[in-house]
Amino acid sequence: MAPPKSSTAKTPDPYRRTRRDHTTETAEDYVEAIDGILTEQGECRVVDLARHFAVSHVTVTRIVARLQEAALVVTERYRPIQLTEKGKKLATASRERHEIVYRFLLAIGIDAATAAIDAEGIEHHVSPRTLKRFGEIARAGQLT
Amino acid sequence: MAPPKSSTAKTPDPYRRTRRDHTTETAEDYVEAIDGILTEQGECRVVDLARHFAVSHVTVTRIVARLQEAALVVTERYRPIQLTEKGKKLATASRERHEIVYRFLLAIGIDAATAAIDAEGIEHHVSPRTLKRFGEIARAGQLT
DNA sequence: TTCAAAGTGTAGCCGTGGCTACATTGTTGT
DNA sequence: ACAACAATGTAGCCACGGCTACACTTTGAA
Ligand SMILES: [Mn+2]
Ligand SMILES: [Mn+2]
Ligand SMILES: [Mn+2]
Ligand SMILES: [Mn+2]
Repeated sequence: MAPPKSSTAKTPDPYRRTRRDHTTETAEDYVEAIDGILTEQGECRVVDLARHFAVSHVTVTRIVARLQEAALVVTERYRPIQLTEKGKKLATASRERHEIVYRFLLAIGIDAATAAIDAEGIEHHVSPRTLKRFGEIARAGQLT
Repeated sequence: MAPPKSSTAKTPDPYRRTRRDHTTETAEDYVEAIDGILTEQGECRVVDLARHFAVSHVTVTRIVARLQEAALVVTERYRPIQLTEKGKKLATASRERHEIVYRFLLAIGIDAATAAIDAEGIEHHVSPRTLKRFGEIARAGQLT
C-alpha cells in the first residue's frame, strides 16, 4: 500500500513534476488575482497585488515584468495592469481549478478556513485526472 | 461557493502558508529519502540522493549541508550520511503523511501512477485537519 | 602496490522570489 | 499652479535550488 517504487526508486518524475508545478504557480496565482481585482475594482495596480500577496511592491513589479514577457499581461510605466487574451484564459482556468479543489475539500468535511488555505497550495499539484475526480465528488455534495 | 474572501481579499495567510510549506518541503523530502535509502541499502551517499531526485551531486551536497545545520543529519567528508534522532522523527512523520495522501488518492479512485505523482506535490500542503480526514477516507476504503 | 574510476568537494554561474533604500512620476487638494 | 503624497521604478542585497567545470579523496582491480 506504500507509494509504488518507494523511496529509493529511480523515479525522477514526481520530483521533476513538483518542481515544474512550482515554476508555473506564480504565474497562475498572479493572473488569477489580477482577474479578480479587475472584476471587483475595474483596474489592477502593482500596489493592489502587493497587498493581495502580502509582499513588497518591488517583488510584484519584477514578477509582472516576467508575466509581460510571457505575454500574459500588458503594462505601461506607471499605468494599471491589463490581462492579455492568453492571460485571461489562464486566469479562468486557474480560478476554476482553484474552486474545484476548494469545493472538494468542503465536500469531504473540511472547514471553510482550512479548506481555503490548503486549496491555495494543493491546486497547483492536481493533475487533470485527479481534478476531474475532485469535481465529481464536489458535485456529489456531502460525503457520508 | 467560491473560496471565502475571493481574489481581492486581504488574505495574506494562504500565500504565506504556501510559501512556508515550500521552504520546509526540501528538508522533508530529503530526510524521507535518506531514511528509505538507509533501510534498503544500509548506507546513504550523496550520489544516491542525486540519483533519487534526479539532480546533480552539487545540489545534494549543498542541501545536505543545510540539513546538518538544522541538526537533521550528520556527515563527515567523503562519508555516508546519517540521520539524527530529530531527522528520523521528521522522516517518519513525512513518510506517514505521504502515504496517507497517496492512499487517500487511491481510495477516491485515482490510478496508482497518477496518485504517486500528485501525492508528491500535495503532501506538503495538507494541514493536520485535512490529513486526519484523508486518513479516515483512506481507511474507509473505496469511495462509492 | 598502484592507479583508474567512482565519489565528493569547491568555485562560480544562473533564475526566482524575497527585502530595503532611494529616485522618479502621477494625482490631488488647496 | 504647485506641493505633498501615493504609486512606481531602480539599485543592490539575500537565500534557495538548479547547473558545469575542475580538484581532490577513496576504493577496488589488476
Ligand atoms: Mn489560486
Ligand atoms: Mn495557489
Ligand atoms: Mn515526499
Ligand atoms: Mn507546492
